[in-house]
Amino acid sequence: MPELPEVETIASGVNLRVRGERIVEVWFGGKREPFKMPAARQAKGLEGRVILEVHRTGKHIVCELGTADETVQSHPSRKDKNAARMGHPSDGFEEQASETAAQWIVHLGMTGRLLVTTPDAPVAPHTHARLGLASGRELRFVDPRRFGRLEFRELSRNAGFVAPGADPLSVTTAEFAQLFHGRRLAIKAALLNQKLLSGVGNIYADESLFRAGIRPRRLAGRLKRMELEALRLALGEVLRDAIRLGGSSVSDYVDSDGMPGFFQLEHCVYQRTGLPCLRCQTPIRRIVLAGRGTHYCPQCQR
DNA sequence: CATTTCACCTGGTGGC
DNA sequence: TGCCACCAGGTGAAAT
Repeated sequence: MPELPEVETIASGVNLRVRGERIVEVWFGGKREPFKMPAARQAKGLEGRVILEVHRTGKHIVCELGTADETVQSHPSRKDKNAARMGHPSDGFEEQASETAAQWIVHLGMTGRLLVTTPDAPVAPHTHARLGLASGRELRFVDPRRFGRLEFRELSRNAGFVAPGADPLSVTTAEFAQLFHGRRLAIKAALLNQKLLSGVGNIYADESLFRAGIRPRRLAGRLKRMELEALRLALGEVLRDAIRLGGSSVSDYVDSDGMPGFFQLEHCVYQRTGLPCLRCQTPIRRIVLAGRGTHYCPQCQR
């Protein structure tokens, strides 16, 4: 389901709804442990903590958690040596983040959802985690295919979560070119590599290559400077447009409030196989590249 | 080392 | 209706 725009929409929605809330009850379900860490250990760590802030890094949702016994407006008495860290968006939250004692990191995989619900809302099939909040509402993690990952980090023992790749919304021209320099793989495959850029997935790789007029099979290291810059700008544009429209709801994506996004209406190539190109009427072509369905216009993309 | 393929899961869709 | 093949927003281990 989720690439950068969808994860951004969910994270900001969850942040608006649960920021400042205390976790009073934790429930994990399912027979197996589909996560990065035993459910019991996560539950123990989460219980009683205040959610200070929820934000996105790459495709990960990071919930910044206070210490279990602190109040929402606690003063910085229990300073944590490792707590001053990178990876925080500069939104003026540093003062409070420096006392953050833990993180809950959510990766949605293909079909994961993070929902804020009322306590009486019916529990959807494949609900794997429910965090009961002081207000009575619940934060629920639902994931049919179970490709998603949940991880709890004690910040006194670990560094804060940092995305492995560059941020596609703020990467500079020079950094962007450097990422692909000398690489002998298809540009589409390179865009999907999270160690290079964090947050680009199948939809936005195809859509940005269309906007930049570049064929997905072109080798990353052979792109000209002009083409790389066109791609960087196209990628930024398409991601920002998609965030503005709440992401793409292709089959069942919904935000933290259960609402769909609308960027699927703006797709030029993704899942438009055989349909006429919106610019030149040539039928859109589908190939498999890096194991993923890949869509492009053979006329507009060279 | 860099690059490619495939397994991990469940569910929806379309052909026969 | 049923059965089956194929497809799906991602990722990392294994193979090449």
